[in-house]
Amino acid sequence: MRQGSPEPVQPDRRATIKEVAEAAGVSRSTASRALTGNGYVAESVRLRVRQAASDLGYVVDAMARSLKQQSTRSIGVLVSDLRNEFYANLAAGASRHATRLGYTTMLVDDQGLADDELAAAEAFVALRVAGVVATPVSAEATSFLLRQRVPVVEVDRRFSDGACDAVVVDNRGAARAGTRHLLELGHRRIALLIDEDDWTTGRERREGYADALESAGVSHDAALVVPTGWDVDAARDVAHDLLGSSQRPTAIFAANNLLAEGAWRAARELGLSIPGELSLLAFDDVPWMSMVTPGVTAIAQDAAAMGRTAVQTLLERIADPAAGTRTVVLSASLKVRGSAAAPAQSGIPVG
Amino acid sequence: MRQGSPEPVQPDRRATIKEVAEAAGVSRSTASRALTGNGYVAESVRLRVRQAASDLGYVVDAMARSLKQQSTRSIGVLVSDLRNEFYANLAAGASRHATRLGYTTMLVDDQGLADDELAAAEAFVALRVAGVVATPVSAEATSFLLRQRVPVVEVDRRFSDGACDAVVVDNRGAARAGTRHLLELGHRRIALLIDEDDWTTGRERREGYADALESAGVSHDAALVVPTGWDVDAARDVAHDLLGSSQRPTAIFAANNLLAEGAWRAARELGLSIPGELSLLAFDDVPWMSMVTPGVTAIAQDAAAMGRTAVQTLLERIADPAAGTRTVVLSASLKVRGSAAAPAQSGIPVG
DNA sequence: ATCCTTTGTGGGATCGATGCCACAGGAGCC
DNA sequence: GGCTCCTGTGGCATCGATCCCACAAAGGAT
Repeated sequence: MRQGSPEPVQPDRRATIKEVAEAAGVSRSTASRALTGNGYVAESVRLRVRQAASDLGYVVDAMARSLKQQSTRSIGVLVSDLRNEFYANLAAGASRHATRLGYTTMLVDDQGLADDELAAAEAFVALRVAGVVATPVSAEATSFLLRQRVPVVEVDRRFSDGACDAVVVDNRGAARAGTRHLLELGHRRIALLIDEDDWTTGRERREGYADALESAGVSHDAALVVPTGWDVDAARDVAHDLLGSSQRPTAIFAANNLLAEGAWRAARELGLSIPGELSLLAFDDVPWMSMVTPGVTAIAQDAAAMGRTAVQTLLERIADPAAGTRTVVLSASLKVRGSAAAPAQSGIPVG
Repeated sequence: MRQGSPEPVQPDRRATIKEVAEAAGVSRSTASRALTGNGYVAESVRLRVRQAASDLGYVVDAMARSLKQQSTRSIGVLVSDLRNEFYANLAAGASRHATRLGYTTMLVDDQGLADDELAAAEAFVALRVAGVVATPVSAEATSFLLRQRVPVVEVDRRFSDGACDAVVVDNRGAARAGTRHLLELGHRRIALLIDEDDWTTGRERREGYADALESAGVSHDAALVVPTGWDVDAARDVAHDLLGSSQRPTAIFAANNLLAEGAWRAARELGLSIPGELSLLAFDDVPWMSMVTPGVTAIAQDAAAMGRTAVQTLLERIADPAAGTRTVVLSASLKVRGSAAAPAQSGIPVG
């Protein structure tokens, strides 16, 4: 048998504070005070307890602590699709900020499904999270959480206007500015590819588009507001039809990065040159847009900042549950690249 | 005053099982059995308890349950950078699979920092997660978790060979196949851009590259194995220098998607045509590679499948802690696009 | 009639950490 | 000496859910 090995045999069970207290020759109360720093402990005792904890590999049981304290240091983050870079960046921003502030993140990807979202909300309540940041897909999860007295910050879009805090971008203003950019280049037939307008994001982007057309005195052709499905392939199919039609638009404004990808692929398949035969503008800037030639002119939102801000707002709300709800509106900026240019002269129908 | 409103006033505190039991006129034990389904309960009583729980908006306290049962239904997932699509997809695959199997995911983005990684591991232990899936950045976190008797699955790369389960791709074989592809096209001066070779990923990819050169009887020029930094800009700078040199390679093999992006940007800045003047091969396939023209020939790994497999492996390990550790090796496939072609005749130095 | 099994219910200990409270000793002050 | 104040420590109840165990009633077998 080896002698004098300083490596202690790993016990089956994890050490508890009771064992730490015994090893240090003090009571559980004193051990707790020594480790948490709450209350009086003599310096020598504090060191002895810390040493004992370290020797035993003691790690506090957050379950027991939370149960006693009736609060946790963790928040829930709920996004629609981690594979989409927008949500991934948002989640990264939220998670990093939460970590920095001493909170643990429970992350759920609800795949855009209301059922999964509600199930996640229930799991968050069961885990007694201090609050939730969500990109909601329905009003149900938020209202359930609020009924359960769990603070919620809706981010990117709103479903529970006024009932909780929110962090969004100025969708309407940004869409207006983007559309105006296309109008100023000379476009008159501008199609809007949009996945939905039940959510505030879609609705406000459509409104911004309409605002700009109206300000410019361009008549609003309902056929140019084209509903797409939810993914790249659906958008590509729709764009394919649109661009193959006789009254083809001279520009497409895609309401998010997936729709822009679909439009881009459709244009390439049809052999349409960008920006020669078609201008393209995207809402939401993702890396491929600066890799392709020409680059895609895009409205950039800082998703990581949205995540950070949402967490910040959530923690302020937790600190002051009674304060009035607020909506933080971040700005988005137009990144002009090469995909939007003046339309070919011959192609402009007289509006 | 409104009468007959069925909406109960929301209490300040959340309902406990004791209150549910009182409302249903049974004991706590019976209420617990009725809600969890463990043990005998008369059908009528079960319904009454369920109804009472629903009326009170009761949601079980996972903290209290876990404390009593000494186990949780949550796992920790630790990745290096959620903003990188590879990790985001991996996390999405892991998280979705965990959710489907009834587990909650605690996700931490450690920013590739060993300190953050260790802090996350401690948080996981405090929260008593059932196990951890990690893309490790050092051996410390894993060994800490294993000392604490927390099952770990290392994914993408290995630091604790044999000490825990792992899910990786066949880096060496895939890199060999990719390099062979370039050799078969006629390239002899093939540069390898690589961020590190302390990790198994980098080391194995370099070995695969060397294997292929050796098999083809091509001498191994150490100057062609080029260390880069960790991000796109660092890789771009390095590629810039490399491509501006007199003995410029005819092909670049970038060991991951960030390095490929750097190489691509550098080539464009220098006005080098791909594949005319430079062939490019990437390890790891991300969306922009199929958007640009020509598309980037890439070795595709299914990151979501890696995440799923890691979670699956973890849960099997939890079910059978005594079983021998295993390493699951997934295959990667070469996606041939247009960025790799035969080198210009004039440019081939005689090997 | 007695015993066993099955179904059903409640009492109470338990998980681990915290924090209130009581208490003890010493310092400082009148 | 008696008083307060400060420092330091331990006992014990507590958080909410679970589950072992005791017990009871009903039905069936012998």
